[in-house]
Amino acid sequence: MVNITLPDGSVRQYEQGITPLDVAKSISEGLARNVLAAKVNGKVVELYRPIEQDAAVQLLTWNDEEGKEVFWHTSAHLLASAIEELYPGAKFGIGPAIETGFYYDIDFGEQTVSSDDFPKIEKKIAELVSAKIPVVRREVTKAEALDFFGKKGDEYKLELISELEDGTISFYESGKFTDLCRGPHLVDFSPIKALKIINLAGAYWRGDEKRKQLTRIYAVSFPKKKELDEYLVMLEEAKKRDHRKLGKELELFMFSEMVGKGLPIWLPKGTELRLRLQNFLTKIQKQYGYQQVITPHIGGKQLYVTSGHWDHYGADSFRPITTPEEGEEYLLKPMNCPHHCMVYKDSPRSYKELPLRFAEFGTVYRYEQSGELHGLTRVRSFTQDDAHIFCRPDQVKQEFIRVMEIIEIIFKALSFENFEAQISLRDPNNREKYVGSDENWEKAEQAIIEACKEKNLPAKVEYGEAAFYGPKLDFMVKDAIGRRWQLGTIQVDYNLPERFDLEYIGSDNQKHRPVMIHRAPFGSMERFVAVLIEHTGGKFPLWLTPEQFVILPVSEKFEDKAKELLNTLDNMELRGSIDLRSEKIGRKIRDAELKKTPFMLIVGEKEVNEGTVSVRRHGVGDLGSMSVEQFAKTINDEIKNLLER
RNA sequence: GCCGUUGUAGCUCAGUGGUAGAGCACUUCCUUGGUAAGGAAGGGGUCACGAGUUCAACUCUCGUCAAUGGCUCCA
Repeated sequence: MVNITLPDGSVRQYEQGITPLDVAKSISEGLARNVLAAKVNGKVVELYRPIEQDAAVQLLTWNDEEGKEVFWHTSAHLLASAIEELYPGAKFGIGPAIETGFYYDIDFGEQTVSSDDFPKIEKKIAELVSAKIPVVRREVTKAEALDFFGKKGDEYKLELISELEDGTISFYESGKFTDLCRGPHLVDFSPIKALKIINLAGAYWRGDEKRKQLTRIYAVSFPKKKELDEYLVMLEEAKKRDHRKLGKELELFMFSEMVGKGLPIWLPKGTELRLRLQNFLTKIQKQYGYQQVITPHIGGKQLYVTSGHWDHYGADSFRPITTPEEGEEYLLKPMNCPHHCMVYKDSPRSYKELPLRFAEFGTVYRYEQSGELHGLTRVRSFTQDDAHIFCRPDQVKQEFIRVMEIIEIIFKALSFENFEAQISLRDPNNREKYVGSDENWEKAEQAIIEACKEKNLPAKVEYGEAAFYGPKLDFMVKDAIGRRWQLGTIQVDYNLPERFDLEYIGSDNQKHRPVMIHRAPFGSMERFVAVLIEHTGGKFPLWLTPEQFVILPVSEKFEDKAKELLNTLDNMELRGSIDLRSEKIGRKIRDAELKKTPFMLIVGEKEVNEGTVSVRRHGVGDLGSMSVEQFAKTINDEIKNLLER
């Protein structure tokens, strides 16, 4: 008998050699139907792998990330099986699961594949699924493996096999298709009820542009048709929310070929919105003890040689700017931190002054590869809501907590209800590649972990993800349609204080090195606004939106009344405009709805007589008539609710 | 940067080897209308840019630029 410990801590006894599937059956029929794979003593395996010893077993379903991964990985094999039948001679690279779905890199040789072929492939896949083809694991020797793919002439698999140790190689067979694979997999293809090929793209073998380009087929699959449909609806919704499209429609920003690619231009409405965000953060930062500074957009090359950025990135940056007479060299500022180090160095610092917090909406310029540019999310000029905190090592935790509070306030004010953090720490096996003392790292890493605990922030720890100069904490938000974006960041830096020889006089009257913390709650104004556009679908929170209301006079007769009303609301610090076109009211309402203006104020005979306004809410409809004061209160209350919770 | 795709009016897009069209937007006029499109007339394009082929190029070919889907990169 073997003792199986389930995740809830309960222990069950089974015959030796029992399979996870039998365990699932013994628990409930429903579980047996839905279980995809099992985690036995921390290792994910197939449901048919016998359990020979006492073990901790977790049954994985679609609700587990690891269950999804197995599901998608098997789907990749399913896709490959279909491709092999339809395109004999196709050679296969790798086919992993990704965050949503999976892909397979395939060399089609002389054959070509286009999106027109998707239905054909999907049809073949459906046939394979209904045939309930089992996916069978077989362990093979290296010689066998090489022989098999040698005969098949698949040089990609041969290359992969040549890098594997003998004795660790396994094949998975599904019908006529055999693939080199570590697994694990579903028992057969039948749970894959819905599969959709999403797109085709070129991808270099092993990501190396010097090597052959394969055709990458991206696809997703689900256990239920309904889930696929929902996913496709989400993709449609994402398309509608695309910030590039909405940015144009709402006249927030633009690009000009003459100004240059990747150099966004903020239009008046976008600028208003951005300034409102900046003012909001500035106000909070003031409360949190930050001091604003302003530094130039260029900096002497030596500044960046000292900081180390020139060595690291200089070769792939915008070329230095030179002067005609003195032969000086300046760099377009790629980072604000060296400038802020100069601010720190401006006078001798005492431990009593620390922490010092210098904030700047600093515009930086980075040469991003042209193929990487994307809307506002990847640009060559962007403005960081940057600040650098200079503190003593023992203040790191407290400073992290304070920054986390700022980030929390901001996310809440913008209705990002779902956010989590990633803690990036050193690679424990590779400590020599980091700068700074072991002791300081240890302290800072602990400080970050404890800060997250104290703030009750769900955080995932990633080892080896830290920058060479210090550990960091990144914030991820989940937007309204479930996509994850990385936004704010807090990073410890042991490198720059060293390089710029920053110091303070401690209570012991000795010189000490301060710790520097970089932080940007928004990340960059460009990227943040892009995410905000996609999160809200262009329906910005009331406090932020460029236009809170539009006044719609029923006819020209009420123009004066409308102007008077605008003036009143203007004095109440509400913002909006009047639609003075000689259009019917229905038309004006339609246009205002399409522009996503939050409130429409209809002014006609009735309102003039009663001294009220008739209020209509975007996406909701007629709210009836009320006094101007009441309307102002409605707006202000809503703003207050969002900003002051 | 590399590979693929795309580039026609402010926007969304149709179209052809014989020098261009729709809807929306815009302008003017008519209409003064009560909760998602009132009517009429009009203006607007070197068909991304540059070469080549051709009697003739917006259309075919090549190059450049930009956008876009990926790959690589991201202080």
